[in-house]
Amino acid sequence: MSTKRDDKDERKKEFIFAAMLEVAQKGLNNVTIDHIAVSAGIGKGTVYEYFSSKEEIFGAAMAEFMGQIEAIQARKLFRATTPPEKLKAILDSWVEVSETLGYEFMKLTIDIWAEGIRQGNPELSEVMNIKQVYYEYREIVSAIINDGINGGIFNAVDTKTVAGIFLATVDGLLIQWLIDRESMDIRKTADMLFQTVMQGISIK
Amino acid sequence: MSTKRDDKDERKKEFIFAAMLEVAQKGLNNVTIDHIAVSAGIGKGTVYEYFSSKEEIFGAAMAEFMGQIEAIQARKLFRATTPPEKLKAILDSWVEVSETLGYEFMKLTIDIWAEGIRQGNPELSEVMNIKQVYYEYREIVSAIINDGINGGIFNAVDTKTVAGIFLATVDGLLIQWLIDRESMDIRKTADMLFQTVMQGISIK
Amino acid sequence: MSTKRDDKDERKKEFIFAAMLEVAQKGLNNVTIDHIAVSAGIGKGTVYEYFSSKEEIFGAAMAEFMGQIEAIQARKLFRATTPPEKLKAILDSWVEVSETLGYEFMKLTIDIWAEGIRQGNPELSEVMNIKQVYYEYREIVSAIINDGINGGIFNAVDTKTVAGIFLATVDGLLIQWLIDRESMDIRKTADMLFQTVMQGISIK
Amino acid sequence: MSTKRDDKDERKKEFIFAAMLEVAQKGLNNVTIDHIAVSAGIGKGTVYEYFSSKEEIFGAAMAEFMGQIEAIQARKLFRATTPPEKLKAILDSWVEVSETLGYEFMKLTIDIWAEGIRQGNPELSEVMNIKQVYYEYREIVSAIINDGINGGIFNAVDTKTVAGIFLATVDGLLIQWLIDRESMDIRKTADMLFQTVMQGISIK
DNA sequence: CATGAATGAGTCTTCATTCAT
DNA sequence: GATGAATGAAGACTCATTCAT
Repeated sequence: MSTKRDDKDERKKEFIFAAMLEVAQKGLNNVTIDHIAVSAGIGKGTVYEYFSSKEEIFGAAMAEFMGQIEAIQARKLFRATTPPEKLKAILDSWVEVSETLGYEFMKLTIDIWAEGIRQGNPELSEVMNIKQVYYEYREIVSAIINDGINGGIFNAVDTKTVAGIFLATVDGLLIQWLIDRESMDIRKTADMLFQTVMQGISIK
Repeated sequence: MSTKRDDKDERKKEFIFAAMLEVAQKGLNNVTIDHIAVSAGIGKGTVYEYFSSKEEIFGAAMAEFMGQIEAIQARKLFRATTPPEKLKAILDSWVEVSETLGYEFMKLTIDIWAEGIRQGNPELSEVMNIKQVYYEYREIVSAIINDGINGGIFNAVDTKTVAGIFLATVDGLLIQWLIDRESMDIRKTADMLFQTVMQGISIK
Repeated sequence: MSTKRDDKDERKKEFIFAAMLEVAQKGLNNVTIDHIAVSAGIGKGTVYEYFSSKEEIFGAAMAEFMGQIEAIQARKLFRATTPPEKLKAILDSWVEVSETLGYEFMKLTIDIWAEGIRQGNPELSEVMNIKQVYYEYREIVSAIINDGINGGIFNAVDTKTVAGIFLATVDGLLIQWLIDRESMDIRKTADMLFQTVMQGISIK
Repeated sequence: MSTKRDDKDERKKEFIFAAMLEVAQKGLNNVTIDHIAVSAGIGKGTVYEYFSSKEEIFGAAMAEFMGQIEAIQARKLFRATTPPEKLKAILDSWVEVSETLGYEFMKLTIDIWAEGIRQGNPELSEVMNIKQVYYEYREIVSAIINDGINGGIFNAVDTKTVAGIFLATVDGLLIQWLIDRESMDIRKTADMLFQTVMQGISIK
């Protein structure tokens, strides 16, 4: 049985999806409340029943986007045990994220980067500090590489720097795909990237 | 002797620089013609003596930005002879671009990506097709790798894919730097990145 | 025993009180139906069970306010017998009104004046014609003064004009008090005002 | 010869007049920028060339209104020498203000009172603190009465209270006139008011 | 030529009113 | 009968663009 509370949450969720799609397609600054409302099938005024400002909508949309990504990644990482498997899992999780969420949604990434770099939006900075997110990613990857070194499978590289490189390649791949997805096979490229990095840091 | 034509060009150039800086700092959509005009030291109305629309201004600003990058890169690449040297030169050229143009200007990159991905702007698409730019880059790197394979220094890898990886690492590095330049040494990271990739594709 | 009808009237009354207070505090145009409903403890939609529009609410609130004032005045005037006593009673009744209803409620007066002057609101004009109210007040005071003249205690003044003056002093006192109640003792001022006016019109 | 500066000031002034009239007629809260712009014969956007917000417009309009009143009063008071003359001058100055500015403009007074009582508008509080204005008026009248007492023409009354009464009657008269100007002769009433007060406080 | 004053289309946001439950 | 979710008309404000000087 559905309660009113559930209904409201449901509608809010639907609206957030509409917002995500609109923002992904047109960019954070080219989207109007009106557009989103129409695409969500509700009246303009109704938007303000769920959110108190445009900024709040965007915050919610981005948080939802990040949340979905994290959920997919958590599933992937769960099964990985050895350091190489874990690194592969991180890489693959992004491939899966792209495939699961789809190209149209993934375009949101560019706005997330733009916000992270510009930081002009307090509302967004609040729900999601990109610097912090990147820092945490780097820590996780660093720890995995360190485990590999201690386990005698990776060379004694500078873990922080290598972690940075690893994550950079992931982002770089994403950009390439976003700009021109026809001209690349993301899965094949990711596999080769993994081999390359492994060869670069593994003990022969 | 300076002609009127020169004066006009000079003014236009100064305005484009002002536009570049404003856009880089605030983002394409948060910049007003008025702001740029003031910061360029001319009247708002005068802007329309040089450009016929806001879009055209941004097109010119981005073209100028890309042109500066190309100029720096051309100097670097000129001296490189062997395939590894050439790849290193491409990577280093980006480090030098970052250092030469500086953080504030480099933020323009995010808008270039956004435009490239969104392609909602016909005016910009006309002066600068990012897909095309990436395609050409990939061709150049592919050719270099191919030379390396033919010369017996690189393994017989899938050149297009490896070229994509190589360029992805460059972009990825740039993003990391743009998001949090304090927490990374771009030159050191680039060096290690190069070593890693080389180990991955070089014949032992 | 309370009937349904009584309950409804009760609710309506409570709502009107809430409306009075809200309007008095924030002003006619800065009050929302929602605010009043919340402060009255009922749902926004329920308001329209009792009133058909915002204007009607304000009409009812103002009528209620005027009614309360009249009730207080009627009690006062009831005991007065001689013309001077009657005039004093009118003056005192306003002091008592201020003290009984309190500052927060009395601020409604400014909106009543504003409406009376502007008369842009047909709904309000209908339930309460301020011109008419003032006209009647003037008639009453005129009659009292006339009685005094006929009784040989007041000079043969222009009764209508003096009545106007008398009422003007009452309003003026109220304004002073509304604007800056800390810097005046309304009772003391009223007493002195009465003496002054009496000296002005009484036969020595 | 008119300079640009003069032209701009001129236009601004004209706009302020239009704003004053609109506000006086419809009330502070029922006036839209659009209305004022149309009535001033300029475009909506142009308004923001002269003022940065609606509040600023109202602040300017009220300051202008108060300024005009002060100018008229200053002229009147200039010639008065004895205390009774001075009090008469103050009273007459208000009559002249009403006649000079006219009924339509004088309605602004009600909004000034409302603002003074509600004080919800920081922009307006800044340009004109009504409490302060009333305080100063009271000081001036007090001093005049005190002079009269010292000069042996007025009884030893409580000057502050009498000053309050005097000013209250002025305001009260204004309200009566604003609410129903047909039913009173403001000049005749003011004259009688003055006689009454004089009889009340003058030594026989 | 250069300018900035003028403009109105476009955007966010509020809120009285309606209506399905 | 009571409710609050939904709505769109209305209003403040921004800014690219035009144009008279």
